[in-house]
Amino acid sequence: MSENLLETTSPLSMALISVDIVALRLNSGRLQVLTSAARHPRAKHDRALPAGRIDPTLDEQLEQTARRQLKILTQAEPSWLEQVETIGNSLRDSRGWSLTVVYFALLRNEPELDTPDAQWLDVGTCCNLQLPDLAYDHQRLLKSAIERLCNKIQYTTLPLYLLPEAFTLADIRDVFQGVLGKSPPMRSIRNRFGNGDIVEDTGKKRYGSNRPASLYHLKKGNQNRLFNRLYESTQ
Amino acid sequence: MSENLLETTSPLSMALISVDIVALRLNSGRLQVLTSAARHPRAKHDRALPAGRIDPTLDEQLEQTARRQLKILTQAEPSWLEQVETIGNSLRDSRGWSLTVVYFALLRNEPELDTPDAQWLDVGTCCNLQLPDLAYDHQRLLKSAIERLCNKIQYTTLPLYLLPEAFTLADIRDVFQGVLGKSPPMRSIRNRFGNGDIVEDTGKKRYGSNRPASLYHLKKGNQNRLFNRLYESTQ
DNA sequence: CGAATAGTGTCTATAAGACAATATGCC
DNA sequence: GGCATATTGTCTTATAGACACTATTCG
Repeated sequence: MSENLLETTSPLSMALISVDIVALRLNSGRLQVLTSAARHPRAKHDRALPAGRIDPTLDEQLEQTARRQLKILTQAEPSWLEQVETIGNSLRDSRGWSLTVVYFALLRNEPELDTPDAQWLDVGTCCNLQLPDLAYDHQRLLKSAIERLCNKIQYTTLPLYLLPEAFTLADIRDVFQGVLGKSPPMRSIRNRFGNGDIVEDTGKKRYGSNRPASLYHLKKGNQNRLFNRLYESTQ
Repeated sequence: MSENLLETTSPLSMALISVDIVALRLNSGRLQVLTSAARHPRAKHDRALPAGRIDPTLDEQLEQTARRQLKILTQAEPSWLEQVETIGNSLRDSRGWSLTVVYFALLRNEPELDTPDAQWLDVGTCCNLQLPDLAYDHQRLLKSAIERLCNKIQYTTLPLYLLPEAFTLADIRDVFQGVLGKSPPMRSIRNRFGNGDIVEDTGKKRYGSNRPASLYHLKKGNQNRLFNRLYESTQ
């Protein structure tokens, strides 16, 4: 990439833009972030968040840029995608003013859909972050996306987007455990998720060396829902 | 401004960037948005949100761009400033891909600090939006910023940022009334705001034709605080 | 049967909401 | 005193949390 793009434009109007994605999944109870090889040869670390540029021939909306980048690393569709923040400053990139729109994605654990460049790295839990070294300022972006997840998981149905199609109510507890490092009591999880119109009993069971657990799936037409209390045992 | 900036750059890296600000205040119980004259001659409407471009000689951070734009219209410092979203697409601007970072500001009512270009327009309440016509897609941006306010007002200390230095607890109710069109009962407002470590009794009173009300101010070192329940009477 | 996990019953704690009762200024 | 609004008291409701108890499978 040319190192002097900025010189060719009015400094008041344009800047280098990239879209970075913090894609998280839960794998065997561990929260993980999707990374790709850092492309910049001078990067301090060799893994980075998936990132890319707007392609005006392909992208009509910013979100499409994010989805396209994600698709390079995994065929899986994100079960959740939202913007986190936009960071712009003159320090981030040596070429001058640059601007990064950060997206936050949740994926179900489907490793068979990943391309070879994809690597998932453990990030620890909210209580005990153990962030991998990432190129550029990506560790910081990762941190704020995880913070967003840790907040929203407590008053929305987001935990369900980290689970496979069919799941048990105890699986929801494990999402909390994996993300936050602690979980509300099963009683509270049942009260919140087990009733009402969020999930539906499939009638099937998951069998183990114990009493089998009912399998649920999201009710159709399910939207992300807000609850009006936080779990306090997880604060 | 040149109409063909984009032709001079790699289409993959750069886009037109602007920073738009939705600045809200409460004036005599009415929620109002700050507007300036729309600069583009072909704009359909003649008022627009305060907006501008990054100035690399003045702005190190994106937020500074927002603060600088705001200062053009009012000398008042925003009591609250946060990013709402970044909108990017190829349709918004006829010149091609453009990107807008939208900020959301709260100001105390201090009309004497405004410059002549500043005009505050009523926006109605959350229950009953009556948005003014604004140039470009600014009405849509206004709408999502107001939505953000309507949500956050219910579980944070944001209502306090729309009030003057000294205020009564009934003033907080009036903030809810002005923003949402309805308010939680005074009992609940007192429980939430009157106790604890959020506000402090100044010892002074506001006198009227009735029992005087205690005046409070924010406790020093006050941070925006989250509560762990929403008001339900305002849903 | 015992181990293990699923699921229920029930009591407590917290904060919102309803609403009555009281307080304190001005006229 | 009478009006108006501030402030307090108290009861109800909703949901989280603690924790004991019951249920159901496997081995």
